[in-house]
Amino acid sequence: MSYDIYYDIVFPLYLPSSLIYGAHKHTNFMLGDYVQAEIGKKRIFGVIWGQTSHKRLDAIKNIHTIKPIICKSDVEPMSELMRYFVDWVSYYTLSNRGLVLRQAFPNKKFLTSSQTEKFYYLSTRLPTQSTKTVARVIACFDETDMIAHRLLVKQAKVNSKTLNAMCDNAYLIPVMKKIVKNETSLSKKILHKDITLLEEQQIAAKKIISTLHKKTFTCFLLDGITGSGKTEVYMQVIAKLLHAHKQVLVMVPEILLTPDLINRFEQYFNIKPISWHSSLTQKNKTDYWRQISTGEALLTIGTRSALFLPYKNLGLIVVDEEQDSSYKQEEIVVYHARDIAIKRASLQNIPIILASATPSIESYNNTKNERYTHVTLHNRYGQAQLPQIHIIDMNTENTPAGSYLSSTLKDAIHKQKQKNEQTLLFLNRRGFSPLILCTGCGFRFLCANCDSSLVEHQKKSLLMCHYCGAITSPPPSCPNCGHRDNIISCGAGVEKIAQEVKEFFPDYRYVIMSSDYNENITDMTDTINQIKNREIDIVIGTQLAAKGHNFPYLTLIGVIDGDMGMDTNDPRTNERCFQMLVQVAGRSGRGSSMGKVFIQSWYPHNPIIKALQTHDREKFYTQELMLRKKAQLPPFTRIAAIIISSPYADDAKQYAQTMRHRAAFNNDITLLGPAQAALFKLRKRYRYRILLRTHKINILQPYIQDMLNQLPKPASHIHVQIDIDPIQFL
DNA sequence: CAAAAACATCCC
DNA sequence: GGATGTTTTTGA
Repeated sequence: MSYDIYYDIVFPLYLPSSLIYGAHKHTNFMLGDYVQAEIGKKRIFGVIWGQTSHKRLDAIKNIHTIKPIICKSDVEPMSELMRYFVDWVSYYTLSNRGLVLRQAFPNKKFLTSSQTEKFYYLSTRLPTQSTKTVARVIACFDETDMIAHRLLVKQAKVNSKTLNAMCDNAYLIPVMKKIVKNETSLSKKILHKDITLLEEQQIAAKKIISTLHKKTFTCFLLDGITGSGKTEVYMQVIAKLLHAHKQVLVMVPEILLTPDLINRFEQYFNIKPISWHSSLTQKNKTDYWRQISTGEALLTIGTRSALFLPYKNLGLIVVDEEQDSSYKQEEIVVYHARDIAIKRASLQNIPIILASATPSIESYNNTKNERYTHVTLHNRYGQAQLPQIHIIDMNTENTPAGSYLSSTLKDAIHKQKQKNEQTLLFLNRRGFSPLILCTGCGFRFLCANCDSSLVEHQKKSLLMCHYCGAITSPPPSCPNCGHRDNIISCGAGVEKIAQEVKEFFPDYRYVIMSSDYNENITDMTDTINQIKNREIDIVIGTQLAAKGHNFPYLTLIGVIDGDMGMDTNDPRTNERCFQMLVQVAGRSGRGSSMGKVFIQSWYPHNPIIKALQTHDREKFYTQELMLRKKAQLPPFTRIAAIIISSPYADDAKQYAQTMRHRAAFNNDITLLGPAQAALFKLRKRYRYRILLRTHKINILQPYIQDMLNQLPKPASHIHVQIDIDPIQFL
């Protein structure tokens, strides 16, 4: 078969390149069209990326093997901007373009479902008397003469039954129409309530709003201490955009943290934002995708996957808690959502706001070198004051062996209860205990797939690996020596703390806040409400409890292990530890009474702990930046990690060494390694890491690409993964 | 020794 | 991603 025209089609699959398909003259396919074509024996949707070049066509050995494009979906084609964005992400992260496209691909139902929708006109024949419901429907036609079914249901708060009945009575006239773009009737409803802002908040909001008319890319770092009302500031900015019918994307690190935020938006703007995350049902995804691509949905709150949605009319991106490491995607396409969001904003020529109480060192530095506009808030909102921070020196405390609550902390908890106020005990470790061993023979319970010890979980009564998720039931006796009575648990997780709380404060009401106890949004909302309604005295929580919540009666924080994570020599852990502690401390004293934070530490003179105590954030950042500069680490250099993994340690090592030896010499790039990765064995694979470091901004990707092209293809059990700007340096 | 499972390869 | 061909494992 021969064709008039040939197209390169990219499929949302791991394929080495685009594939060529043919079409005839009269079929007018366009670039960006979602088309179906046969690949092997399956029909799959892909995107027309471009016309096939003559050069590429000539190189095809047997042109007769080229198959036709079967059909195209009648949805709006993928925009040039989105295609460029996919290309760029693929270039930047050095990952397969098909896999990147998959992140930005709608589901099949969306592509095949009819793109028409039911609309209603208001008839001239109206009921003489109408019920309240019917009156609400009629009122919706005051300013427009045609309304979409879904919109009318929402706007008049009626169900389909009522509308059907009104059609039967000929009060409404239904028509099927192609879905309209640029839906404007919804935006009429947007109101924003007046909230009183501090002068400093007003100034901050004005500073950002004043740049909006320029319609250019600007990156703001909205940097305000915990409780200073950053959310209110960016809500002011969002209000401006919504009134202009522009779409806004608010990115959050984890969807479990959003119920509160969604409520606030709902109350403030009177519209329900779309909450986008990867565990939505297919139906929701289809619906939301359409609303976002038509511009009907104005406000989206979402996790990193929301970055790849086809907003019709995007006007602003907000990245809340920009320092949060959940923004880093470590699988398939390795990327940092904050950085990709900045690129998207710059492509769309719109502003982006990074918000944080504890900015990442990178972002902070970018305000110093004036790449970002720094917008700061120094005061806490309302009567709230910064909490007092007490360091509990565990060396001098008389805490019984096997106990994790010092008597100072226990006293404080007791006083809280007397005042009828709440306590948060923070320990960033899930489960009961992180290490189980047999004192008889010294055997440690390790994960079969990873170099990690199994964590005991009481709730599900099993042992779990926190790296690969493998679970086993706790054996009744030691698998090594067979003795039953020598198995002990070492160290504490939140469940262990709960046990201690039960023992010392038997009549206190407590709740555990961790991903094992709050598996979905409903659970999480329940927990949050229980705390807000003061049905709880003590919250025992992991980082899930440390982020973003606003509990006015929670005035005491006990940090169980203030030294956690500080003993490694990766320079990034300093930053993360500091940020985590500031975040936790910020939970306290958000109401009218003064908050207190107790940090249990074995190293009370550690500079991080000191900086925290004196609320001296600048000092911490200045020190960190100096250290980074000295060690030639980001943000003063750029690094990339290449991870070579295989089920056979020797093969991985050998290939990594070959890679290192064959790497071209480049004056501007320093290569380090290969060395064993921090977790050498992960998911049954042994991993080696090569680090690349440079002072130049744009040379890493082409260098690595070139290096990979030069190398012989590895045996297929050897995987090579690239991590640009890795979170872990060493 | 054959069936089952794991692995590898290709797709235009 | 999945269909198909190829190699390895497994168990009577």
